[in-house]
Amino acid sequence: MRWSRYFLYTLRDNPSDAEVVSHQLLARAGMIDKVAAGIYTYLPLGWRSIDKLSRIIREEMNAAGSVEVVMPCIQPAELWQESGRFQKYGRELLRIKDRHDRDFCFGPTHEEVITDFVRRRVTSYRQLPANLYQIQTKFRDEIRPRFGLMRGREFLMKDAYSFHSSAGSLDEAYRAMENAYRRVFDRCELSYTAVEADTGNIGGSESHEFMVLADTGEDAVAACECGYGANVEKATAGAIAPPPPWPGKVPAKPEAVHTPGASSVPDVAAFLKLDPAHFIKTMIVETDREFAIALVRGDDEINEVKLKNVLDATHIQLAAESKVEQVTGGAMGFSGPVGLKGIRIVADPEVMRMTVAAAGANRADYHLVGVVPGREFAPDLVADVRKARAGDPCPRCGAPLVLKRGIEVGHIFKLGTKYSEPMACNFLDEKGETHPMMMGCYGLGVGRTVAAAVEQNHDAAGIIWPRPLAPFEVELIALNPDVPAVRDAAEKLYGDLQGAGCEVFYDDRDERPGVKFNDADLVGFPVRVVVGKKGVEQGQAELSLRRDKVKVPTALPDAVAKTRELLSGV
RNA sequence: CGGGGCGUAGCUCAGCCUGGUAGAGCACACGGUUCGGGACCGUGUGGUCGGAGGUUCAAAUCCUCUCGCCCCGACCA
Repeated sequence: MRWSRYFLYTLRDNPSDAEVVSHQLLARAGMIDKVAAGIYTYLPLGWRSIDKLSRIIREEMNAAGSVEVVMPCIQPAELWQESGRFQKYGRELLRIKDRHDRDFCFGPTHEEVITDFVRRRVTSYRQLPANLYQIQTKFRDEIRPRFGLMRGREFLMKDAYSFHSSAGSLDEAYRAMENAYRRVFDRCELSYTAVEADTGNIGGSESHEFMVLADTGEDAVAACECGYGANVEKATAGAIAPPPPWPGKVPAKPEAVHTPGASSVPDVAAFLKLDPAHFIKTMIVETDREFAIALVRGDDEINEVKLKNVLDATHIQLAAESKVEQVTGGAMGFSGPVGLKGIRIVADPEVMRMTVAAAGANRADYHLVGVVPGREFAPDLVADVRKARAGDPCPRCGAPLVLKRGIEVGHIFKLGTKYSEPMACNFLDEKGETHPMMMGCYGLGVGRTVAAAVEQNHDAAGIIWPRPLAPFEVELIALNPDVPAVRDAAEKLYGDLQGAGCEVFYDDRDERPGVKFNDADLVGFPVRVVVGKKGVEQGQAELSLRRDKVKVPTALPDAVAKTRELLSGV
């Protein structure tokens, strides 16, 4: 492709709204263009990267036994009402009315549509398993889209769904998908990790996320060298170190101590000359079904996702001040588990391991010292609801956990019968009995993966594409196209490289050398071939890798072979 | 939805506080000199200052409303 006939306009300045490097570089390299918040045009160069990734995904999905379909992006509301998600999904679901005032939505995901058509065609265990995928535009009306392709509202996703007559069959597909994802990300040359994950709104039993490690990642993962890895929303830990010894005598029964104005754990701890780990931190939450109390050790934080799950809630938030007073009878900031009635109490196991503790007294400016878990209060539920911290012992091997940031590029779920049951997606087994199908679903963010690749592969000058995702493989620069010898040599090389099967982008523009070099660095194709006046006089072109920029003078007749050699090495 | 900020030329921004003929750099067009790391000189094109209303002799500037965008928080396959 000749630059002069292509549609590529690079930007000298970063767009003012681009915060992260992948957004800045994709915009400056002329790959994407913002149309509205979280909505982008893929310009020709950007689409080539997307297309390359899509091909890799198709190859691996096909190889793993999935079959491609395309479902509509506009979906009738009835299907969503049937699964119960038309109400539950919230404002993230973009609702649309047609001219007849009928309800539709722009699909944020496709469980409903696929479950609907599978149930109308598959009725026997003999037809199972089935595994279908698509690469499709989704729309999620995010509260806050940001970071360019990393978190758009409209975005490209590969989503696959599998249907099974048994848990074993589902497990088999799940592993096959996991392996397919590993192959996709391996082929993209990304540094990633697969971690255990919460299932969120999609629901289901088992779930893994594929995280590309990057400082700008929006998710935190806890990882251990033994191979354990989990989203912090999900991460557990082995037993953590007990609090330091209780200073002084342990009271025989709890004493109410006046702690004026001190309500945060560190403040009260300092006031009472205790360690934060001696406290029971008490949070009152409001879910879609009840008020509840959550207890963690004073130096821990509540993990709201875990708490939401153990409370079997779909929505959770901290209770407002007035509600706290209503529920505990005391002031906000002085809540404690002792004496509370008519409300469920969830205690973290680490709380129950405390031999003695201090806690709020449910009375303004008072704390109870000498609270013994199990004696002064009995939790309705003991469950892990604490946030894992860096340095916590790994739940598998006990070594200290490390927290890293990651970009979620893939997420696979075992859905079980979450959708097949309400939507009556059933099959007959060999005995003629009816069962809902077991389902799995497997998402992979296409645009996000390209953005993640840029996050992981760039320098101050621009993108450094991994070859499999590079829009073109070779950038050929004619430095002085007005000099006949240079133009002729460059034209010949252009033809020869194309003839040799290289994807060449030929900068034939009438621009100064500096402009061409800087643009080449910015768009970041793996191999650069420069044809200039001095070189041509000596019968040479100059080859270099974008990655290390080491210049390799090469005789013109050898340039094609050398280019291919360099390409095979990246 | 809560808190903060920004909308002025295709892009990045100044001007606004303290009202008085709409600016710079880049980009673009033309001429000339340049040409292996974002050239220089000259000439030029380009803006209903996001929109509506108000105050005023006079509004990019002050006030009100509104739309859009960005950041932090809560939220999130």
